[in-house]
Amino acid sequence: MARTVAERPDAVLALAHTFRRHGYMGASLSVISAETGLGKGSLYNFFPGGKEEMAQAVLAEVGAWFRTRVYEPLLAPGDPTERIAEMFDRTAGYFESRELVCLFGAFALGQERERFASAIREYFLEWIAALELALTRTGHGPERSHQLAVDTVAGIQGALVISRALGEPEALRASLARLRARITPASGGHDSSQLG
Amino acid sequence: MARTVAERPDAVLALAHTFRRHGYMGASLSVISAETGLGKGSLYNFFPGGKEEMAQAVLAEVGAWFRTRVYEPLLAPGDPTERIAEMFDRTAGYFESRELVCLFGAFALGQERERFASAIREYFLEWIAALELALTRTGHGPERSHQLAVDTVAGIQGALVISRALGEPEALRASLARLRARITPASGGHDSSQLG
DNA sequence: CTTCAGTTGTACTGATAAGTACAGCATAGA
DNA sequence: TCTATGCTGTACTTATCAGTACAACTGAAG
Repeated sequence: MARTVAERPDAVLALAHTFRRHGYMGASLSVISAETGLGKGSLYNFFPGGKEEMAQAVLAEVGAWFRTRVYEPLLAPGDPTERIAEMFDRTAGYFESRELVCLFGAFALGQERERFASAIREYFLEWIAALELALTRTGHGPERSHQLAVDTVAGIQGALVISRALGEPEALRASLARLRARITPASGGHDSSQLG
Repeated sequence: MARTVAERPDAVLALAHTFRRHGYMGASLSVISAETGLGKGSLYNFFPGGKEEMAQAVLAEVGAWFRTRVYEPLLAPGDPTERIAEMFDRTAGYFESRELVCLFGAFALGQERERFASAIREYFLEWIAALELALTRTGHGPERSHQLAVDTVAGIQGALVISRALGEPEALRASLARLRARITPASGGHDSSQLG
């Protein structure tokens, strides 16, 4: 029903791409219009709140993606170590196919932080909470699980920073592999005393 | 000599503050002028290349600060474990007193990345190289030292992202403490098999 | 006290920003 | 086929953008 010419969900996907490429401030309405193929009329029809509502819609869409594709599978029944491995695979795949940009991370470091504070905060809290729960199921104690979850999510964000800073997209997957080995030592069969 | 009214180095320090608060794109010339107390005349007198030259000057100043205060001390004679501890202390102090913003990290995630690519790349490569060398002196093998250096610098950047995202400035120091404990296990007397 | 290089504020330019208004168009349901 | 709803492009407003031009001013050296 109501498929006239374009629909809001399609617009959100196109907007996500544009915000990733240009950031919030760099994505002017003319850039958005050109890259999404939507005129100003369509954009303000879908998003009466203007650019801010467009970005909020994108953040909501990305948040939902992670919730259903990463956080919930993390808590699914089965071997928690495998669930965690899955998390890393999906995370790597997501960012590799999206220009190595995490909009929440980029917004957190930029001026968008205040404007989108609650969405940003919720995204990371959800991720940390889900990973923390999975870690307790691997045998880690509650406090240690929390620390490992925070450090791992931070490590992923840091890996994105370094990959982009060095211009080495392949560095992301290597970093994620080491983060994974750290928190699921049973599967790898090594410990931190390994030198060299 | 030539102390008339203001000097370029003072301007660079003020500019650093403004770029940290507003980012590169958010720091319009009117904002810069208001926050630095310098008129457009002064700004374009000191930085004929405009805003880009202002930012390059700030990045150079920050890069020099880290080189003399962090990278070089890291390679100074003495217990490398203590040198590494010093690196974490100075790093924490730096970002805590500067709104939890690493301009290089923020620029790496934003649209400034291409414009300032070489400065960004050099900053992180220097840091990684210096830490890597210090780690080999603590007994880590060459490959392991490199990985640990990359992961630690990434971890610091990720800790900044998370601290800002959650609005918890104190989380930075806690994260840095754990990063430090990871790469200097001898001083802490524990290993990664510690659970709970 | 004069001189002059260096510093400063003001006024301007053309371009572009976000957002509004609205007439016209496409299409689904009747 | 008719019509109502929602989609779309164009033209517009007001504000701000980066950058330029330049006259006035400052203070150190002579």
